[in-house]
This record gives sequence, C-alpha cells and structure tokens, in this order.
Amino acid sequence: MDATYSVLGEVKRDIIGRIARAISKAKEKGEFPPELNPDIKIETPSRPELGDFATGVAMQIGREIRTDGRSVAGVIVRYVDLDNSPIRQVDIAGPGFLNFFLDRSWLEPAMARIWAEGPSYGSTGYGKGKKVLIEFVSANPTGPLNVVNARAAAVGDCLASLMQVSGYEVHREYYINDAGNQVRRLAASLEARLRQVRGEDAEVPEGGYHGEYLLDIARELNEARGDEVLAMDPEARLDFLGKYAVERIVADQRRVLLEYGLKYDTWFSERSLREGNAYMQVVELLKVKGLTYEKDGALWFKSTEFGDDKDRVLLKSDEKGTATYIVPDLAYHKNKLERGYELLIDILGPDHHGYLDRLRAGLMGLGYSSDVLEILIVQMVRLQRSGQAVKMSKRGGEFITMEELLEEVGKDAARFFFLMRSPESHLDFDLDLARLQSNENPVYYVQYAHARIASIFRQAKEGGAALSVGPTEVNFSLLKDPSEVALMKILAAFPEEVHEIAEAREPHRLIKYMTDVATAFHSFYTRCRVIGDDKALTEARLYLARLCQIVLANALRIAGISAPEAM
RNA sequence: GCGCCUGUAGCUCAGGGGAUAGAGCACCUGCCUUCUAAGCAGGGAGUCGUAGGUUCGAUUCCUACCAGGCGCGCCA
Repeated sequence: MDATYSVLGEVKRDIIGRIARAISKAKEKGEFPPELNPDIKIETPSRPELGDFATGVAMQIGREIRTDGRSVAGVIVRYVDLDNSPIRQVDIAGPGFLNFFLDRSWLEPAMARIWAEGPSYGSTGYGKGKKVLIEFVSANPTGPLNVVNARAAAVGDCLASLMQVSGYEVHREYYINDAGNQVRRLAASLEARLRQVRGEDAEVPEGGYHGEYLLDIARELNEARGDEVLAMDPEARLDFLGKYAVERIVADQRRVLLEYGLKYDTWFSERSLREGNAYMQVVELLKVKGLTYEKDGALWFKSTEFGDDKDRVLLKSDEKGTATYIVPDLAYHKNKLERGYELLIDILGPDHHGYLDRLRAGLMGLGYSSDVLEILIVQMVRLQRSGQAVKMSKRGGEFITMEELLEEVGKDAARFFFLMRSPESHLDFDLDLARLQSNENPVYYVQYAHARIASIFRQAKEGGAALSVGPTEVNFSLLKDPSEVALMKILAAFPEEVHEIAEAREPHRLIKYMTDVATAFHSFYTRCRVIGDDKALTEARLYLARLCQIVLANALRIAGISAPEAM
C-alpha cells in the first residue's frame, strides 16, 4: 500500500477497480456497448443500514444506454469478482444503487495509520508537489482591516493549509497596493491630519481618508519628527508621508493577522514592480501581439477577444499616458508565474467580481492558459447584534475593524464562524452567539470533544493505566459497539475528506467534517465508558480516544482553531 | 439597464438529477453518587421563492418572473 495515500482511499480504489472490471467483462459478453466508459464514483450511503459504500454508476449507465438502473446493476453484480476483498455483500437498492457491505478488516490498518502518522495524519500526496500561490486579503494600505478581510483571511489560510496537507507546495502571499493614486491621497490626508495636530487649519481633502487612525499616526509622527516633515518641499513631503503611512498601516495589518494566527510567506509590494518598470513590459507585449489599439487618445486592450464584455483602457488619455490599475495587476500576475508557480489562486472580495473577466483576459492575452488562474470570491459579511444588523458605514464612522472583532469574540470563534459557511454565500455573523461561552456556541462543540479526550487521559494517568498502548498490543476486536465502529469509520475518512475539500476549494466542509467527528465521539463517550475494570477494554478504548484526539487536533490545526486540553 | 451572489425548518445555513431533504440555535420529553451535562437519546417543525420546460425521475439542470444584497469608471 502506498504510504502517500490513505487506507480508505485504497479501499475505494479497490471497489472502483472491481466494478470497472465487471463492466469490462459485461462489454466482452456483449451486455454493454463497447464504447461505454463511465466515471465510477464511490459515495457513502445516506443511511448506515444501506451499507458502508455505494455507487450510482448503474443509473448513470442506464441513462446512457436507455435501460433502467436496476437491471444494469444486476449485470454488474453478476460479473463482479469479490475474491480477496473485504466486500461481504453487494445489494441493489432503490433506483439502481449498488450498496457495499464490508467486513471490518480494513479498519484495523486504517486506525494503525492514524497512530503511526500522528500530527501528519491526513496528509496525502495527491497534489504531487504542484506549486501553488494563494493570494488573499491584500487590503489597500489605506486603513485597518475590516470583517470581510477577516473572512478572506480565514478562508485563504484554511484553503492553503488544506492544499498543503493534500500534497501541494503552497505559498501564501499578500499584495500591498502601495503605489498609484490612492497612496497620494493617503499622503495628502496624513498631511492634513498632521497640520491639524499642530493646530493649523487644515481639511482632509476630497476623496481622502477620514478615519481616526490617521490622526493617531499624525500625532505620533508629529512628536517624532513633525518639524522636519513640514520643512520638506511639498513633493518630497508627500512622497515621505505616503511611504510612512503605508508602512505604519501595513505593519498594523500584519500584526492583526498574526494575532489571527496567520503568517504569510511573502508580502509583495506593488511599488517594487513599478520601480522595475516591469509593468510597462506588459503593455509592450500586448502591443507586439497586436492586441491593442488607440482610441480617443488612450491605448486600449482588446479584452473582448478573450471573453470580457468590453475592451479596457491600458494607458489613459492624459498627458503622461498613465497606466490604469489593470496594468500593474497583470504585471503582478505575470511575475507570479515567472516565479515558477503553476497555479494561482486569488481570493477576492465581492467588489471585485466585475474585474475577473478582464484579469483573466489579460493573462490569456499575455499567452497564458486561462486555467492557471482560479478566482474565489468571498462574499460580504453582515454583523448582527441583538438581532439587529450592525450598520457599517465608513463615512458614518461606525465601523467594526477586524481587530475589534477579534477582541470581542476571539480568534477561534471568528475563524469557526467564517469557515462555517460556503465562501460565496453572504454571511450573517451573530456577534452575540460568537461571544457566548456556552453550549449555544457551536465552536465549543468540537473543542469540547478534544478537551474531553484530554481529560480522559489525565484521569487514566492518575489511575495508572497504560497510556501508550499502540495498534500491535491492542485487542482490536474489542472495539465493536456501533458507536465505536461509526467513530472509526469517520476517522478513517479524514485524508480523503481533506483532499476532496481541497480539490473543491470548499473549506466550509472541513467544519462540517470535524463537527461530525465530534458528534461521533460524544456519542461513543456516552455509550462506552473508557476507563474501567477490564484492562484490555480500557486499553482498546484509550487507543480509539487517542486516535480521535489526533484527528480533531489535526482538523482544528488546518482550520487555524486551537485545540484546548481543558475547558 | 447589464452583470454577480442569495432565496431550503421559527432563526442562521449545509446539501444536491435519484433511496424517507440535513445540521446548529430556539422549542418539548427523558438521562449526571462512575472518565467534563459546553454532553447524549428522542420529539414537533419544510408546497426546497413562483410559473413553465427537459427527464423514467427535478428541491437539484434550463427559461421566465418575483424578492433581498452587491457591483457596473480612462478609481484601486
């Protein structure tokens, strides 16, 4: 058995192989047309009494050859070879499902694998080391992070971890938009605040940034080097103030993200691209390929040739021929690919969905295949307090930052709530519920299972039980209660689950999985007393509890949520 | 006007061409002299937004419509 994959994965592949061979035989006998080549998928039946595994492939074939699923299933069952297999029985059910009942022989090695791999259990080699760059949050360096940034941070970080565990080489990157117009506006806003601090009559300019945070930065700057700054000539001063503000704000963003448990591999500066003039090369390249034209004094990119709904301006019609933001953005994505990444994943906010087509078109224009870039849109967050929506208006000043959210509910609840929902659905975030330290708060359900196991081991230690009885010494056959078997099955599924979730880019399913594990554990805990007079049984159950703790800890780690020893 | 997201249990949301549509919270009934009751077992609760279409079969796919949200710059 290949150590890079999971026991359950091998079991499923074995079943798939047997069905495929049965279908081939049926084709040889002329019962199925030779061109038949169905995609066989193994699923878990909706109810446990329907078996351990199931497939709907017979219905799929039935559709193709205009026959009913049940008779197709009958043909497959007639030809399937079950020698040397844990499959004990195959049933045809409902409209043509094949339901497989297995003996427990596969569970023992699956459990031994958890014990052997410990903290790395869940890892597989499916990603084959493919180099992936996930860029996320990338908030403008003009103010503090908000709650959508916090959501994107949770989703991006978790997806990155999921893909790492699935065998991809993943890097996390934050793009700092520290160039262009907005930085000048930021500088001008800071200058106004600086003058205000010094008692001058100054107004934050039109289109500037009015938040309190600039006032704080201005106060600090004034104390350190206010005179010096005002003595600069205006151009140099704006340049300095822009860099200063960006540096301060980005440092703050980084600090908050670290508190969230999120560490980036690279912080990529847009200015570094501009300084190298790399972004003008993009314009030249598109020109050479004949994908541009001049109109109304501006240079346009024929993005409609690549599926965009209208052509886009690259260079504006002003005197300097200033580049629009798509240019550095394309240069940035080109740069990522030149750094050797084979897949780029961008996690963007809801305000960017009108932007996807032109970014993709640009990359295609530059000669890249459209599937090097995947874009995930994280939808908005609506905060609720006392059953009321918390109004978030930047101008009105009532604005909850990511930092305030973390102070209020903590990182574990924040991450859990953000990961609970699918990223593209709008999220109602109930602050009251997230803050609650009681059973009403779903975060604790999973953490509590972990803490309970830790508690069992503390108890067992006091009683002098052997804590480290591994798969070779344990009498595995003692684990036969339905709740024990159910728990083992779900633990065995972890590596495949992680891989499927990573492939689907649906981190919210990880929360579902760990909640299911917690349910299976709590049920086991209630039905089966772990520590008792029977030494062998105690050891077997301690073994199972340990395996469950490993899976919970690993799943929580991937989600960026802590696994408490006690609650 | 165009585009994107969303309409599923009282609330917040999963799911998804097929087997009795699920979870958490809320509500009701049981269960702590034994490893944490932040738990377990069970119960009530649903015309899957509306109307058509494709299909042996649609809550799932297609079309139209209705409702909520968000975008739509030679701003980033």
